[in-house]
Amino acid sequence: MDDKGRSSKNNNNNNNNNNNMEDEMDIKRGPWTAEEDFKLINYIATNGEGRWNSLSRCAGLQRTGKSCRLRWLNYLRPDVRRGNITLEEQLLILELHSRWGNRWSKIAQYLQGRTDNEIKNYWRTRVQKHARQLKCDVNSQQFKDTMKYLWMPRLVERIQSASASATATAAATTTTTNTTGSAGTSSCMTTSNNQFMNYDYNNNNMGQQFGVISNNDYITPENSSVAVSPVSDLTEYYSAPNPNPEYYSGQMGNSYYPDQNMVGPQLLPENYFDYSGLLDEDLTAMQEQSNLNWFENINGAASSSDSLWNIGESDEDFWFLQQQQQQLNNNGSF
DNA sequence: AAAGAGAACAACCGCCAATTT
DNA sequence: AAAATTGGCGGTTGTTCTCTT
Repeated sequence: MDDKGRSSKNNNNNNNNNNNMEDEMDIKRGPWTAEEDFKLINYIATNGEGRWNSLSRCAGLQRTGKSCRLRWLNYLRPDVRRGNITLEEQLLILELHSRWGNRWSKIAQYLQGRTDNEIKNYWRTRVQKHARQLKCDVNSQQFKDTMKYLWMPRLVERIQSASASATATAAATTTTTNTTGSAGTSSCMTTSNNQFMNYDYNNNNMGQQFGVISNNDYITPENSSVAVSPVSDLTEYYSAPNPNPEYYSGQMGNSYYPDQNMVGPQLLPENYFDYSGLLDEDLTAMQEQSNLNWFENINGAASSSDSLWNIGESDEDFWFLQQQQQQLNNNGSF
């Protein structure tokens, strides 16, 4: 399923130049235009995806098959979700990366709606930035320890406090509408055997912990504080192609991509944080190997959309991390 | 207000394995 | 069985956006 094209040595089969199509006609590169997007969307809507080279030709696109595939998977696909990476997602990315390294597509499998490209970009821009600030190599043990023992627990703290304040707010505002679609239960991290760790914060106990997944156990816009942007205009196009020509300016930028946080119509809220696809072997190994104790300290989860990568974002946090890291260096442990 | 620097992110590239012809 | 094509991956680049001075 995964792992394609990456594993070892092999194979003299160096059949380069994937697309002789490229040699034949002038292939267009660079940013996609609105017209191209619609050609692609409409073609896939009626004919499905796959066989990208011929798809490109049949759809009347002067693009490589690869380019079409990438555009579809990373951008046009209706269930793609972009922007506002939540604290839980950040935590999960850190955890999975610590386990698998730069296996972006594998990591992306566990973040509903996220693409490997986005996670990779996130890692490079946010995480590597902090490695630079801490003056250490991202691959160094030092940095790994910093992540494991400082950043991730700190993230957990933030998730907890976000959850606590969300709960407090909810309790204080005693609205007339009953929003107990989630019954006050939130879920965060998987632990083992495809089970979620749940915390019933209304009853203040762990009664439901390790409960079997049900739809109500997912983080949804209703039960978390995560901000879910309205369905983008682009996705509306997809379901009902009736392009407004003024929508696109034909260039990158806000006019072209008006909503960086779009959620496509087929991404049902209940599918957020769907870890049900985690393989048992993965989960078991994660639990055994990767010091997941801190996961179990999470009492609940409320997504925070107010900042991306809050850890070390403020001067205060950065100071904290530096101090802690220094301590780590001195003592060798906590 | 303008310029420069850095961040963010879409898109491309080369490589490789799997599949099809 | 061999060659060609396709699909998928991680790494990298180039453009645009945003923040700072």
